[in-house]
Amino acid sequence: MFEMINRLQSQGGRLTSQRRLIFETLADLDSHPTAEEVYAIVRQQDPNLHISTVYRTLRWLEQEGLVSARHFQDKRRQERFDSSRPSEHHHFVCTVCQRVIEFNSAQIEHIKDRFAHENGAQVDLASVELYGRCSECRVK
Amino acid sequence: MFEMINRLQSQGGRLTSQRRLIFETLADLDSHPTAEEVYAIVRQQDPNLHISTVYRTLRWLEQEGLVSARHFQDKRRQERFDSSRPSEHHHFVCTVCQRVIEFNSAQIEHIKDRFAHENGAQVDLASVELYGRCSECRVK
DNA sequence: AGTTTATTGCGAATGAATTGCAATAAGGTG
DNA sequence: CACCTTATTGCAATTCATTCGCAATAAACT
Repeated sequence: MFEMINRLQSQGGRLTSQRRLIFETLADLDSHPTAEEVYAIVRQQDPNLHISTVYRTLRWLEQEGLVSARHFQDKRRQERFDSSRPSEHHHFVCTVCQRVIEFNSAQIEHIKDRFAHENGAQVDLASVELYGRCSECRVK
Repeated sequence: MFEMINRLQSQGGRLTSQRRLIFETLADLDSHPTAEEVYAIVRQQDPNLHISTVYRTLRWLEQEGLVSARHFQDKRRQERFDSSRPSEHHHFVCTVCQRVIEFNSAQIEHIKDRFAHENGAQVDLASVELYGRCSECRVK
């Protein structure tokens, strides 16, 4: 939040009630909602808030590195957003309940290094997605 | 190709010239084209072939497991297709030239097992994407 | 309080993918 | 081979997700 205010001020931006609400909503939620889902929540507080404002705010936060946006390989076509620091982290997606769990992995560094070495490439970023059934949804 | 003909016949499907062309085009190409890109190529052979036929054929092949479709985390919003061997494989995407390079990794099994174990989940599939600059595009 | 201009709400536009439907043509059948 | 049946096609219209143009609004500065 402070971070967001700083970014805004350092570039002549304005802290509107809409921006505050959208950002707080996303930060409180620890899921990976779509823009529509964020919209459904914020509009309960502010029924005039338009979905284009949700998109615009989310994009702006993304550019500032305060939010990240991604598509998963599931059949949902919408992008999902989350407010975690853009440090590299990975995702498990439950194919039953759609829940997303974040995780970290030191091992991925080896995969990156190995690929870079074998292909003469420069690898900047890795993204790992695991798909399966979470502890709730698995068949026991 | 034989595989495709078998699948078709075993379910009363028909091998049309359009399907043959689309499938062969994708199989020959060893890139990960979008539906539009496939369309641009096949229409040179058959100018009447409509893009909806490309989508329908690609989706059908996908369901049959003969082709896989995916979104990458780059700013292209279109889905990309490839005639995949059935084994799990991963992708490197060059953020400069958009080239996609496939690779395999035994290490990813450890990541899957570890997550499954720590979270009580069942992990069915992993997808690793690396982003960076390929050997052509890197700054040397 | 008044001014400036970034931001909003709204509707219309865009881009990607899907769908309904009448016309066409695979691939059996007699 | 000529004839059926119906899966598949081409096309246009539709849907879904996201973006954009613009006049009205309201932050934040004077």
